Amino acid sequence: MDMVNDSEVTQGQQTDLGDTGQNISVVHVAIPNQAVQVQSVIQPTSQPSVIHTTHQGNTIHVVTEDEFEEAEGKKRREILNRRPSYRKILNELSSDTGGISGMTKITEEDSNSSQEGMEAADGASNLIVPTHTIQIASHGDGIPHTGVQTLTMSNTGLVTSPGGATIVQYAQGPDGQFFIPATNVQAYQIATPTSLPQGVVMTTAMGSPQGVGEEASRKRELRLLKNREAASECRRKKKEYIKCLENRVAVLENQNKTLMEELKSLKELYCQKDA
DNA sequence: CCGTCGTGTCGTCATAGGCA
DNA sequence: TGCCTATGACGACACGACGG
Repeated sequence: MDMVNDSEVTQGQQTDLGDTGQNISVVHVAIPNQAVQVQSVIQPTSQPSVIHTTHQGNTIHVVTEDEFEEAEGKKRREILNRRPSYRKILNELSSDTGGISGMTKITEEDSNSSQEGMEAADGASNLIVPTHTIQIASHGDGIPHTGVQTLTMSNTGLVTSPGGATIVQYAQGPDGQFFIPATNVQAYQIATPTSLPQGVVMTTAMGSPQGVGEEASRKRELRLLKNREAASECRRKKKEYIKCLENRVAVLENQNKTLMEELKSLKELYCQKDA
């Protein structure tokens, strides 16, 4: 295992350099709030097209694919036991990557309101209705992030109000990549309904066996409803997280490209000087 | 046209983890 | 400690692509 010293690095970068078309490998280093620097590097070998790096303190560990897989297998099993929430991961990501332009921190309100924010940012059909569940009905293409979208809402008890929290907004570029602009974030806040959704009636029909049965059934219905919505929200956050990662990949690839070019020109300069 | 396959979405269950 | 929430896992279903 090679050791590469550096100042600050982001968490466990995985860098696929297989398609660089060049015979060297570069470690990605994203330094929060600073220009990106690559201090290290350069493996003049044709072999490991995939290099994985992790870091401990101020040290980056560069491992081969095999080493990585071995370690990752153990880690994955641990992860399967319990992963941190996507909100946590996103927040860690965004705090890690202050250097990456446009990464916006997600707050509790943010994750609740992203759909509305995206909707508002689209500038199309802002249909905000007091609501409980939120669905994005995409028009035509089935992709909820493009085209005109309508917020279809049902039930009662939810308050939407402009102003307040910032939300993470993704814009899909023409090349299919997603970006999170730091500016141009819309703000809507959704309060979790404190009242029961329509159709769920609070009863206290205790006392008779039938009443107990009804109560249990009602509780189950309520639990299922809440869980249904929680699952939906969770999936939305998961997608958000994935898009965030995709965005991160795009940024890092861009940085990598720039650094490669810089390295190339510096090499040329050095060779000229030497000659 | 029909069967198959891959993919996406949704509802539900189980459970870890947070909180009062 | 019990309740609640978030999320992984799983099955069911829908839908489009593709080949025969």
